[in-house]
Amino acid sequence: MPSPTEDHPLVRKLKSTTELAEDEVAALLRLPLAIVDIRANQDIVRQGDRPSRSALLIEGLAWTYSLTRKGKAQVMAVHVPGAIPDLQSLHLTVMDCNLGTITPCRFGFIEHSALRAICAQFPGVSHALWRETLIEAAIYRQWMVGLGQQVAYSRMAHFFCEHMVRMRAVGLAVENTCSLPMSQSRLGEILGLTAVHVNRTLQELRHDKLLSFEKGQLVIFDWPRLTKAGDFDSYYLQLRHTGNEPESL
Amino acid sequence: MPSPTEDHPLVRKLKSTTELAEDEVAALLRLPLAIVDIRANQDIVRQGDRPSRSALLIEGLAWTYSLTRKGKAQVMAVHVPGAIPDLQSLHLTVMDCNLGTITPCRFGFIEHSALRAICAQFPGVSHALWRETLIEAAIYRQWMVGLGQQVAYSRMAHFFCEHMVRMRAVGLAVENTCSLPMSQSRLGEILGLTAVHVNRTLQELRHDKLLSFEKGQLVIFDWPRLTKAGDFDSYYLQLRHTGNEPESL
DNA sequence: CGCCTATTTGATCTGATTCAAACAATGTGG
DNA sequence: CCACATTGTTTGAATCAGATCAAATAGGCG
Repeated sequence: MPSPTEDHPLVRKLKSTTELAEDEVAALLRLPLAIVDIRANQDIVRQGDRPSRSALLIEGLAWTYSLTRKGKAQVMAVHVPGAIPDLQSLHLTVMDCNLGTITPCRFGFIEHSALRAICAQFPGVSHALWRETLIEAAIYRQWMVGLGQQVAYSRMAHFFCEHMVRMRAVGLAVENTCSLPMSQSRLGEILGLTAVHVNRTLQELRHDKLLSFEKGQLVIFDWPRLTKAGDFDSYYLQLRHTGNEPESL
Repeated sequence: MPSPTEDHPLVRKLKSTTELAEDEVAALLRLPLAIVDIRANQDIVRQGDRPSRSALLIEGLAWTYSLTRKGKAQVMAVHVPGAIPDLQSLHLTVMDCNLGTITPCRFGFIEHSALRAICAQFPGVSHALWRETLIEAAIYRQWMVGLGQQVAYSRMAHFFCEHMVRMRAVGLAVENTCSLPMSQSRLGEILGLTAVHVNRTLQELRHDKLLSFEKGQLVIFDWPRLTKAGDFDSYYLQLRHTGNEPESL
Protein backbone atom coordinates (compact mmCIF):
# COMPACT_ATOMS: atom_id res chain seq x y z
CA MET A 1 0.00 0.00 0.00
CA PRO A 2 1.90 3.05 -1.23
CA SER A 3 1.50 6.10 0.95
CA PRO A 4 0.14 9.15 -0.92
CA THR A 5 3.49 10.93 -0.86
CA GLU A 6 5.03 8.08 -2.83
CA ASP A 7 2.96 9.09 -5.80
CA HIS A 8 4.89 12.31 -6.02
CA PRO A 9 8.07 11.52 -7.97
CA LEU A 10 10.13 14.28 -6.39
CA VAL A 11 9.23 13.29 -2.86
CA ARG A 12 9.91 9.65 -3.63
CA LYS A 13 13.26 10.51 -5.15
CA LEU A 14 14.38 12.78 -2.33
CA LYS A 15 13.25 10.25 0.22
CA SER A 16 15.38 7.60 -1.46
CA THR A 17 18.50 9.56 -0.55
CA THR A 18 17.59 11.89 2.30
CA GLU A 19 15.31 11.78 5.29
CA LEU A 20 12.57 14.39 5.18
CA ALA A 21 10.37 15.76 7.93
CA GLU A 22 6.62 15.75 7.51
CA ASP A 23 6.25 19.47 7.06
CA GLU A 24 9.00 19.39 4.44
CA VAL A 25 7.16 16.68 2.53
CA ALA A 26 3.97 18.69 2.81
CA ALA A 27 5.69 21.77 1.43
CA LEU A 28 7.16 19.79 -1.44
CA LEU A 29 3.72 18.42 -2.29
CA ARG A 30 2.46 22.00 -2.49
CA LEU A 31 5.12 23.03 -5.02
CA PRO A 32 3.35 24.26 -8.15
CA LEU A 33 4.28 22.12 -11.13
CA ALA A 34 3.65 23.12 -14.71
CA ILE A 35 3.06 19.74 -16.28
CA VAL A 36 4.22 19.33 -19.86
CA ASP A 37 4.48 16.25 -22.04
CA ILE A 38 7.36 16.25 -24.45
CA ARG A 39 8.08 13.75 -27.18
CA ALA A 40 11.30 11.83 -27.59
CA ASN A 41 14.54 13.42 -28.84
CA GLN A 42 13.65 16.96 -27.91
CA ASP A 43 15.84 19.44 -26.10
CA ILE A 44 14.39 20.93 -22.92
CA VAL A 45 17.16 23.40 -22.29
CA ARG A 46 20.27 24.12 -24.30
CA GLN A 47 23.78 25.24 -23.61
CA GLY A 48 23.71 29.00 -23.24
CA ASP A 49 20.11 29.14 -22.00
CA ARG A 50 19.27 31.03 -18.83
CA PRO A 51 16.28 29.14 -17.46
CA SER A 52 14.04 30.66 -14.82
CA ARG A 53 12.65 27.29 -13.82
CA SER A 54 13.89 23.75 -13.42
CA ALA A 55 12.44 20.57 -14.84
CA LEU A 56 11.27 17.75 -12.65
CA LEU A 57 11.27 14.56 -14.68
CA ILE A 58 8.02 12.77 -13.87
CA GLU A 59 7.97 10.07 -16.51
CA GLY A 60 10.41 8.87 -19.15
CA LEU A 61 14.15 9.02 -19.60
CA ALA A 62 16.19 12.13 -20.28
CA TRP A 63 19.84 12.91 -20.64
CA THR A 64 22.37 15.63 -20.17
CA TYR A 65 24.83 15.96 -23.01
CA SER A 66 27.31 18.32 -24.46
CA LEU A 67 28.54 18.91 -28.00
CA THR A 68 32.11 19.41 -29.08
CA ARG A 69 32.97 21.98 -31.69
CA LYS A 70 33.11 19.14 -34.21
CA GLY A 71 29.54 18.21 -33.32
CA LYS A 72 30.29 15.01 -31.45
CA ALA A 73 28.07 14.45 -28.44
CA GLN A 74 29.19 13.36 -25.01
CA VAL A 75 26.49 12.17 -22.68
CA MET A 76 27.10 13.08 -19.05
CA ALA A 77 24.09 11.63 -17.35
CA VAL A 78 20.91 9.69 -17.89
CA HIS A 79 18.01 10.83 -15.75
CA VAL A 80 15.29 8.67 -14.28
CA PRO A 81 11.91 9.88 -13.00
CA GLY A 82 12.13 11.97 -9.86
CA ALA A 83 15.30 13.73 -10.98
CA ILE A 84 15.59 17.47 -11.53
CA PRO A 85 18.23 17.29 -14.24
CA ASP A 86 18.79 21.03 -14.52
CA LEU A 87 18.58 21.86 -10.84
CA GLN A 88 22.02 23.41 -11.25
CA SER A 89 20.41 26.31 -13.10
CA LEU A 90 19.00 27.42 -9.77
CA HIS A 91 22.48 28.72 -8.93
CA LEU A 92 24.34 28.75 -12.24
CA THR A 93 22.70 31.28 -14.52
CA VAL A 94 23.94 29.97 -17.84
CA MET A 95 23.52 26.34 -18.87
CA ASP A 96 26.82 24.70 -19.82
CA CYS A 97 25.19 21.62 -21.32
CA ASN A 98 22.02 20.44 -22.97
CA LEU A 99 19.13 18.58 -21.47
CA GLY A 100 17.04 16.47 -23.79
CA THR A 101 14.53 13.67 -23.80
CA ILE A 102 15.48 10.13 -24.71
CA THR A 103 11.94 8.75 -24.63
CA PRO A 104 8.65 10.66 -24.51
CA CYS A 105 8.68 12.41 -21.15
CA ARG A 106 6.41 14.17 -18.75
CA PHE A 107 8.00 17.07 -16.96
CA GLY A 108 6.82 19.27 -14.14
CA PHE A 109 8.45 22.66 -14.39
CA ILE A 110 9.15 24.42 -11.12
CA GLU A 111 9.85 28.12 -10.97
CA HIS A 112 13.20 28.97 -9.45
CA SER A 113 11.44 31.48 -7.26
CA ALA A 114 9.32 28.68 -5.78
CA LEU A 115 12.41 26.58 -5.19
CA ARG A 116 14.21 29.48 -3.54
CA ALA A 117 11.23 30.13 -1.34
CA ILE A 118 10.93 26.53 -0.16
CA CYS A 119 14.70 26.35 0.42
CA ALA A 120 14.61 29.52 2.50
CA GLN A 121 11.72 28.30 4.61
CA PHE A 122 12.82 24.67 4.99
CA PRO A 123 16.56 24.16 5.45
CA GLY A 124 15.92 20.42 5.25
CA VAL A 125 14.65 20.79 1.69
CA SER A 126 17.60 22.98 0.79
CA HIS A 127 19.86 20.31 2.23
CA ALA A 128 18.11 17.56 0.28
CA LEU A 129 18.35 19.46 -3.00
CA TRP A 130 21.96 20.44 -2.50
CA ARG A 131 22.57 16.81 -1.70
CA GLU A 132 20.89 15.78 -4.96
CA THR A 133 23.29 17.95 -6.94
CA LEU A 134 26.20 16.45 -5.00
CA ILE A 135 25.02 12.93 -5.72
CA GLU A 136 24.82 13.81 -9.36
CA ALA A 137 28.44 14.95 -9.13
CA ALA A 138 29.31 11.63 -7.49
CA ILE A 139 27.68 9.84 -10.41
CA TYR A 140 29.79 11.97 -12.74
CA ARG A 141 32.91 10.92 -10.85
CA GLN A 142 31.99 7.29 -11.21
CA TRP A 143 31.26 7.82 -14.85
CA MET A 144 34.69 9.37 -15.35
CA VAL A 145 36.31 6.26 -13.94
CA GLY A 146 34.46 4.27 -16.57
CA LEU A 147 35.34 6.65 -19.40
CA GLY A 148 38.97 6.87 -18.43
CA GLN A 149 39.83 3.45 -17.12
CA GLN A 150 37.39 0.78 -18.14
CA VAL A 151 37.03 -1.14 -21.36
CA ALA A 152 33.68 -1.24 -23.14
CA TYR A 153 32.64 -4.49 -21.49
CA SER A 154 33.03 -3.12 -17.95
CA ARG A 155 31.63 0.27 -18.80
CA MET A 156 28.49 -1.25 -20.22
CA ALA A 157 28.14 -3.62 -17.28
CA HIS A 158 28.46 -0.66 -14.95
CA PHE A 159 25.85 1.34 -16.78
CA PHE A 160 23.35 -1.50 -16.62
CA CYS A 161 23.99 -1.96 -12.89
CA GLU A 162 23.58 1.72 -12.20
CA HIS A 163 20.44 2.03 -14.24
CA MET A 164 18.84 -0.93 -12.51
CA VAL A 165 19.66 0.34 -9.03
CA ARG A 166 18.47 3.85 -9.78
CA MET A 167 15.26 2.63 -11.33
CA ARG A 168 14.73 0.38 -8.33
CA ALA A 169 15.30 3.28 -5.95
CA VAL A 170 12.32 5.07 -7.42
CA GLY A 171 10.20 1.95 -7.59
CA LEU A 172 10.52 1.36 -11.33
CA ALA A 173 12.23 -2.01 -11.28
CA VAL A 174 10.64 -5.35 -10.54
CA GLU A 175 13.10 -7.95 -9.35
CA ASN A 176 15.99 -7.74 -11.77
CA THR A 177 14.00 -6.31 -14.60
CA CYS A 178 13.43 -2.74 -15.63
CA SER A 179 12.65 -0.78 -18.74
CA LEU A 180 15.44 0.74 -20.80
CA PRO A 181 13.68 1.75 -23.98
CA MET A 182 16.40 2.55 -26.46
CA SER A 183 18.27 1.16 -29.41
CA GLN A 184 21.82 -0.09 -29.33
CA SER A 185 23.09 2.96 -31.13
CA ARG A 186 21.41 5.16 -28.54
CA LEU A 187 23.11 3.13 -25.87
CA GLY A 188 26.34 3.73 -27.74
CA GLU A 189 25.84 7.47 -27.56
CA ILE A 190 25.43 7.16 -23.82
CA LEU A 191 28.46 4.96 -23.37
CA GLY A 192 30.63 6.83 -25.84
CA LEU A 193 30.93 3.81 -28.11
CA THR A 194 29.98 3.16 -31.69
CA ALA A 195 26.84 1.17 -32.39
CA VAL A 196 29.00 -1.53 -33.90
CA HIS A 197 31.05 -1.90 -30.79
CA VAL A 198 27.98 -1.80 -28.57
CA ASN A 199 26.58 -4.69 -30.52
CA ARG A 200 29.70 -6.80 -30.15
CA THR A 201 30.00 -6.00 -26.46
CA LEU A 202 26.35 -6.85 -25.86
CA GLN A 203 26.96 -10.16 -27.52
CA GLU A 204 29.72 -10.86 -25.05
CA LEU A 205 27.56 -9.94 -22.08
CA ARG A 206 24.81 -12.14 -23.42
CA HIS A 207 27.22 -14.97 -24.13
CA ASP A 208 28.45 -14.70 -20.54
CA LYS A 209 24.82 -15.02 -19.42
CA LEU A 210 24.94 -11.82 -17.39
CA LEU A 211 21.87 -10.11 -18.79
CA SER A 212 19.50 -9.61 -21.65
CA PHE A 213 18.66 -6.31 -23.24
CA GLU A 214 16.01 -6.42 -25.91
CA LYS A 215 12.83 -4.63 -26.83
CA GLY A 216 13.59 -1.93 -24.31
CA GLN A 217 13.75 -4.33 -21.41
CA LEU A 218 16.82 -4.89 -19.29
CA VAL A 219 16.95 -8.15 -17.35
CA ILE A 220 19.93 -8.91 -15.18
CA PHE A 221 20.56 -12.63 -14.73
CA ASP A 222 23.66 -12.61 -12.61
CA TRP A 223 24.08 -9.64 -10.24
CA PRO A 224 27.23 -10.86 -8.53
CA ARG A 225 29.14 -11.37 -11.75
CA LEU A 226 27.73 -8.28 -13.45
CA THR A 227 28.67 -5.99 -10.59
CA LYS A 228 32.11 -7.55 -10.59
CA ALA A 229 32.47 -7.10 -14.34
CA GLY A 230 31.39 -3.47 -14.05
CA ASP A 231 33.36 -2.78 -10.88
CA PHE A 232 30.05 -1.56 -9.52
CA ASP A 233 29.27 -0.70 -5.93
CA SER A 234 26.20 1.39 -5.30
CA TYR A 235 27.65 3.31 -2.34
CA TYR A 236 28.19 6.42 -4.46
CA LEU A 237 24.45 6.72 -5.11
CA GLN A 238 24.02 7.45 -1.39
CA LEU A 239 20.79 5.49 -1.19
CA ARG A 240 19.06 5.05 2.11
CA HIS A 241 17.85 1.55 2.82
CA THR A 242 14.14 1.84 2.64
CA GLY A 243 13.44 -1.86 2.88
CA ASN A 244 12.09 -2.27 -0.60
CA GLU A 245 15.20 -3.55 -2.29
CA PRO A 246 15.77 -7.24 -3.05
CA GLU A 247 18.64 -9.46 -1.90
CA SER A 248 21.54 -7.53 -3.43
CA LEU A 249 22.08 -3.78 -3.21
CA MET B 1 47.05 47.47 -3.67
CA PRO B 2 45.29 44.26 -2.71
CA SER B 3 42.45 44.74 -0.27
CA PRO B 4 42.84 42.77 2.96
CA THR B 5 40.10 40.30 2.01
CA GLU B 6 42.08 39.26 -1.02
CA ASP B 7 44.65 37.70 1.25
CA HIS B 8 42.08 35.17 2.35
CA PRO B 9 42.12 32.43 -0.29
CA LEU B 10 38.52 31.35 0.30
CA VAL B 11 37.15 34.86 0.01
CA ARG B 12 39.20 35.50 -3.10
CA LYS B 13 37.99 32.26 -4.64
CA LEU B 14 34.33 32.81 -3.84
CA LYS B 15 34.52 36.36 -5.06
CA SER B 16 35.90 35.13 -8.38
CA THR B 17 32.61 33.35 -9.05
CA THR B 18 29.98 34.95 -6.83
CA GLU B 19 29.22 38.39 -5.52
CA LEU B 20 29.41 38.60 -1.75
CA ALA B 21 28.02 41.19 0.64
CA GLU B 22 30.30 42.84 3.17
CA ASP B 23 28.86 41.08 6.19
CA GLU B 24 29.22 37.77 4.40
CA VAL B 25 32.87 38.46 3.70
CA ALA B 26 33.34 39.47 7.32
CA ALA B 27 31.75 36.24 8.50
CA LEU B 28 33.93 34.19 6.16
CA LEU B 29 37.01 35.94 7.49
CA ARG B 30 35.98 34.93 11.00
CA LEU B 31 35.72 31.23 10.09
CA PRO B 32 38.13 29.30 12.30
CA LEU B 33 40.76 27.53 10.22
CA ALA B 34 42.97 24.76 11.55
CA ILE B 35 46.09 25.34 9.49
CA VAL B 36 48.09 22.25 8.56
CA ASP B 37 51.02 21.83 6.19
CA ILE B 38 51.10 18.56 4.35
CA ARG B 39 53.84 17.24 2.14
CA ALA B 40 53.40 16.08 -1.43
CA ASN B 41 51.68 12.83 -2.38
CA GLN B 42 49.70 12.45 0.81
CA ASP B 43 46.05 11.60 1.11
CA ILE B 44 43.91 14.06 3.05
CA VAL B 45 40.73 12.02 2.99
CA ARG B 46 40.07 8.64 1.52
CA GLN B 47 37.14 6.84 -0.03
CA GLY B 48 34.98 5.54 2.79
CA ASP B 49 35.99 8.25 5.26
CA ARG B 50 33.34 10.24 7.10
CA PRO B 51 34.99 13.59 7.65
CA SER B 52 33.63 16.07 10.17
CA ARG B 53 35.44 18.96 8.55
CA SER B 54 36.35 20.14 5.08
CA ALA B 55 39.71 21.20 3.77
CA LEU B 56 40.32 24.64 2.36
CA LEU B 57 43.34 24.50 0.08
CA ILE B 58 45.44 27.54 0.90
CA GLU B 59 48.64 26.78 -0.96
CA GLY B 60 49.76 24.07 -3.37
CA LEU B 61 47.98 21.74 -5.76
CA ALA B 62 45.74 18.85 -4.78
CA TRP B 63 43.64 16.36 -6.65
CA THR B 64 40.57 14.23 -6.33
CA TYR B 65 41.00 10.72 -7.62
CA SER B 66 39.43 7.34 -7.47
CA LEU B 67 40.86 3.85 -7.71
CA THR B 68 39.43 0.96 -9.69
CA ARG B 69 39.38 -2.51 -8.25
CA LYS B 70 42.48 -3.23 -10.33
CA GLY B 71 44.27 -0.34 -8.66
CA LYS B 72 44.27 2.04 -11.60
CA ALA B 73 43.71 5.66 -10.68
CA GLN B 74 41.38 8.08 -12.40
CA VAL B 75 41.87 11.73 -11.57
CA MET B 76 38.62 13.70 -11.45
CA ALA B 77 39.83 17.14 -10.57
CA VAL B 78 42.89 19.22 -9.86
CA HIS B 79 42.41 21.82 -7.15
CA VAL B 80 43.99 25.25 -6.99
CA PRO B 81 44.30 27.41 -3.89
CA GLY B 82 40.98 28.72 -2.60
CA ALA B 83 39.14 25.51 -3.37
CA ILE B 84 37.42 23.35 -0.79
CA PRO B 85 37.93 20.05 -2.57
CA ASP B 86 35.89 17.95 -0.17
CA LEU B 87 33.10 20.42 0.44
CA GLN B 88 30.73 17.69 -0.69
CA SER B 89 31.32 15.89 2.60
CA LEU B 90 29.26 18.63 4.23
CA HIS B 91 26.19 16.91 2.81
CA LEU B 92 27.40 13.47 1.73
CA THR B 93 28.48 11.55 4.79
CA VAL B 94 30.73 9.01 3.13
CA MET B 95 33.54 10.00 0.75
CA ASP B 96 33.26 8.30 -2.62
CA CYS B 97 36.73 9.35 -3.77
CA ASN B 98 40.14 10.28 -2.45
CA LEU B 99 41.64 13.69 -1.92
CA GLY B 100 45.39 13.94 -2.00
CA THR B 101 48.18 16.44 -2.40
CA ILE B 102 50.12 16.80 -5.62
CA THR B 103 52.66 19.28 -4.27
CA PRO B 104 53.34 20.24 -0.66
CA CYS B 105 50.18 21.96 0.51
CA ARG B 106 48.86 24.17 3.23
CA PHE B 107 45.31 23.43 4.25
CA GLY B 108 42.91 25.18 6.56
CA PHE B 109 40.44 22.71 7.98
CA ILE B 110 36.96 24.03 8.67
CA GLU B 111 34.57 22.17 10.94
CA HIS B 112 31.35 21.22 9.24
CA SER B 113 29.50 22.67 12.21
CA ALA B 114 31.08 26.05 11.50
CA LEU B 115 30.14 25.81 7.84
CA ARG B 116 26.58 24.85 8.71
CA ALA B 117 26.35 27.76 11.09
CA ILE B 118 27.57 30.31 8.59
CA CYS B 119 25.28 28.86 5.90
CA ALA B 120 22.29 29.09 8.22
CA GLN B 121 23.04 32.67 9.15
CA PHE B 122 24.07 33.92 5.71
CA PRO B 123 22.05 32.56 2.80
CA GLY B 124 24.46 34.32 0.47
CA VAL B 125 27.32 32.20 1.76
CA SER B 126 25.24 29.07 1.44
CA HIS B 127 24.46 30.11 -2.12
CA ALA B 128 28.11 30.74 -2.90
CA LEU B 129 29.21 27.38 -1.51
CA TRP B 130 26.44 25.45 -3.24
CA ARG B 131 27.47 27.29 -6.38
CA GLU B 132 31.07 26.18 -5.88
CA THR B 133 30.01 22.55 -5.80
CA LEU B 134 27.94 23.12 -8.93
CA ILE B 135 30.87 24.71 -10.72
CA GLU B 136 32.96 21.73 -9.78
CA ALA B 137 30.29 19.54 -11.38
CA ALA B 138 30.45 21.72 -14.49
CA ILE B 139 34.19 21.18 -14.60
CA TYR B 140 33.52 17.45 -14.35
CA ARG B 141 31.16 17.67 -17.28
CA GLN B 142 33.76 19.44 -19.34
CA TRP B 143 36.33 16.89 -18.31
CA MET B 144 34.04 14.09 -19.44
CA VAL B 145 33.85 15.60 -22.90
CA GLY B 146 37.63 15.47 -23.02
CA LEU B 147 37.83 11.91 -21.73
CA GLY B 148 35.16 10.64 -24.03
CA GLN B 149 35.59 12.63 -27.21
CA GLN B 150 38.96 14.26 -27.50
CA VAL B 151 42.31 12.90 -28.54
CA ALA B 152 45.32 13.36 -26.32
CA TYR B 153 46.44 16.53 -28.07
CA SER B 154 43.14 18.34 -27.49
CA ARG B 155 42.70 17.00 -24.00
CA MET B 156 46.11 18.23 -22.97
CA ALA B 157 45.55 21.59 -24.61
CA HIS B 158 42.27 21.90 -22.74
CA PHE B 159 43.85 21.05 -19.43
CA PHE B 160 46.53 23.67 -19.86
CA CYS B 161 43.94 26.28 -20.78
CA GLU B 162 41.78 25.45 -17.81
CA HIS B 163 44.66 25.44 -15.39
CA MET B 164 45.88 28.81 -16.58
CA VAL B 165 42.44 30.40 -16.33
CA ARG B 166 41.76 28.98 -12.89
CA MET B 167 45.14 30.02 -11.58
CA ARG B 168 44.59 33.46 -13.02
CA ALA B 169 41.18 33.68 -11.34
CA VAL B 170 42.82 33.38 -7.95
CA GLY B 171 45.68 35.67 -8.85
CA LEU B 172 48.32 33.00 -9.36
CA ALA B 173 49.13 33.61 -13.00
CA VAL B 174 51.22 36.39 -14.44
CA GLU B 175 50.45 37.10 -18.06
CA ASN B 176 50.43 33.73 -19.75
CA THR B 177 52.64 32.05 -17.23
CA CYS B 178 51.78 30.07 -14.16
CA SER B 179 53.27 27.33 -12.06
CA LEU B 180 52.37 23.74 -12.73
CA PRO B 181 54.92 21.86 -10.67
CA MET B 182 54.71 18.27 -11.79
CA SER B 183 56.44 15.69 -13.94
CA GLN B 184 55.16 14.46 -17.26
CA SER B 185 54.12 11.16 -15.76
CA ARG B 186 52.11 13.00 -13.13
CA LEU B 187 50.48 14.98 -15.89
CA GLY B 188 49.70 11.65 -17.51
CA GLU B 189 47.90 10.46 -14.41
CA ILE B 190 45.76 13.57 -14.54
CA LEU B 191 44.99 13.27 -18.23
CA GLY B 192 44.52 9.53 -18.17
CA LEU B 193 47.46 8.99 -20.51
CA THR B 194 50.72 7.09 -20.21
CA ALA B 195 53.88 9.05 -19.54
CA VAL B 196 55.17 7.95 -22.94
CA HIS B 197 52.19 9.37 -24.72
CA VAL B 198 52.28 12.55 -22.68
CA ASN B 199 55.82 13.05 -23.79
CA ARG B 200 55.02 12.60 -27.45
CA THR B 201 51.97 14.84 -27.22
CA LEU B 202 53.93 17.56 -25.44
CA GLN B 203 56.47 17.43 -28.22
CA GLU B 204 53.70 18.12 -30.68
CA LEU B 205 52.36 21.05 -28.68
CA ARG B 206 55.87 22.42 -28.42
CA HIS B 207 56.53 21.87 -32.08
CA ASP B 208 53.33 23.76 -32.87
CA LYS B 209 54.68 26.60 -30.71
CA LEU B 210 51.57 26.69 -28.53
CA LEU B 211 53.24 26.50 -25.13
CA SER B 212 56.18 25.42 -23.06
CA PHE B 213 55.97 23.26 -19.98
CA GLU B 214 59.22 22.69 -18.18
CA LYS B 215 60.60 22.90 -14.68
CA GLY B 216 57.11 23.20 -13.30
CA GLN B 217 56.31 26.31 -15.32
CA LEU B 218 53.56 26.53 -17.86
CA VAL B 219 53.89 29.29 -20.45
CA ILE B 220 51.24 29.67 -23.10
CA PHE B 221 52.53 31.26 -26.30
CA ASP B 222 49.44 31.21 -28.44
CA TRP B 223 46.10 31.48 -26.65
CA PRO B 224 43.90 31.62 -29.72
CA ARG B 225 45.34 28.49 -31.25
CA LEU B 226 45.62 26.63 -27.95
CA THR B 227 42.01 27.26 -26.99
CA LYS B 228 41.00 26.17 -30.45
CA ALA B 229 43.09 23.00 -30.20
CA GLY B 230 41.58 22.23 -26.82
CA ASP B 231 38.05 23.27 -27.74
CA PHE B 232 38.26 25.48 -24.69
CA ASP B 233 35.81 28.15 -23.67
CA SER B 234 35.94 29.32 -20.09
CA TYR B 235 32.19 29.95 -19.76
CA TYR B 236 31.72 26.78 -17.72
CA LEU B 237 33.98 28.10 -14.96
CA GLN B 238 31.33 30.77 -14.29
CA LEU B 239 33.95 33.42 -13.59
CA ARG B 240 32.90 36.95 -12.87
CA HIS B 241 34.88 39.59 -14.65
CA THR B 242 36.81 41.25 -11.93
CA GLY B 243 38.93 43.35 -14.19
CA ASN B 244 42.24 41.66 -13.46
CA GLU B 245 42.38 39.36 -16.44
CA PRO B 246 44.50 40.08 -19.51
CA GLU B 247 43.36 40.47 -23.10
CA SER B 248 41.87 37.02 -23.59
CA LEU B 249 39.44 35.32 -21.21
C1' DC C 1 5.27 -5.76 -50.81
C1' DG C 2 8.48 -2.12 -50.23
C1' DC C 3 10.40 1.08 -46.93
C1' DC C 4 12.78 2.20 -42.94
C1' DT C 5 15.20 1.35 -38.92
C1' DA C 6 17.84 -1.81 -35.98
C1' DT C 7 20.99 -5.52 -35.57
C1' DT C 8 24.78 -8.22 -37.07
C1' DT C 9 29.16 -9.49 -39.45
C1' DG C 10 33.63 -8.59 -41.70
C1' DA C 11 37.89 -6.00 -42.89
C1' DT C 12 40.83 -2.34 -42.09
C1' DC C 13 42.74 1.60 -39.68
C1' DT C 14 44.35 4.37 -35.74
C1' DG C 15 45.30 6.49 -31.25
C1' DA C 16 47.11 5.04 -27.41
C1' DT C 17 49.21 1.32 -24.46
C1' DT C 18 52.81 -1.64 -23.35
C1' DC C 19 57.36 -3.14 -23.09
C1' DA C 20 62.05 -2.03 -23.44
C1' DA C 21 65.89 0.70 -23.40
C1' DA C 22 68.67 4.86 -23.98
C1' DC C 23 69.68 9.25 -22.28
C1' DA C 24 69.69 13.51 -19.35
C1' DA C 25 69.48 15.79 -15.05
C1' DT C 26 69.86 15.93 -10.20
C1' DG C 27 71.33 14.63 -5.98
C1' DT C 28 74.31 11.68 -2.40
C1' DG C 29 77.99 9.87 -0.17
C1' DG C 30 82.75 8.64 -0.25
C1' DC D 1 85.24 15.73 -7.69
C1' DC D 2 83.85 11.42 -9.21
C1' DA D 3 80.98 7.04 -8.76
C1' DC D 4 76.47 5.90 -8.27
C1' DA D 5 71.61 5.92 -7.56
C1' DT D 6 67.37 8.08 -8.64
C1' DT D 7 64.14 10.21 -11.14
C1' DG D 8 62.47 12.29 -15.41
C1' DT D 9 62.61 12.57 -20.41
C1' DT D 10 63.03 10.64 -24.92
C1' DT D 11 62.94 7.12 -28.63
C1' DG D 12 61.56 2.67 -30.86
C1' DA D 13 58.78 -1.44 -31.83
C1' DA D 14 54.82 -4.38 -30.94
C1' DT D 15 50.20 -4.81 -29.63
C1' DC D 16 45.37 -3.73 -28.59
C1' DA D 17 40.74 -1.70 -27.95
C1' DG D 18 37.77 0.57 -30.39
C1' DA D 19 36.65 3.41 -34.58
C1' DT D 20 35.64 3.48 -39.24
C1' DC D 21 33.91 1.86 -43.51
C1' DA D 22 31.02 -1.25 -45.89
C1' DA D 23 27.56 -4.37 -46.48
C1' DA D 24 24.43 -8.10 -45.22
C1' DT D 25 20.46 -9.53 -42.52
C1' DA D 26 16.34 -9.01 -39.75
C1' DG D 27 12.16 -6.81 -38.11
C1' DG D 28 8.33 -3.81 -37.94
C1' DC D 29 4.77 -1.39 -40.41
C1' DG D 30 1.98 1.52 -43.61
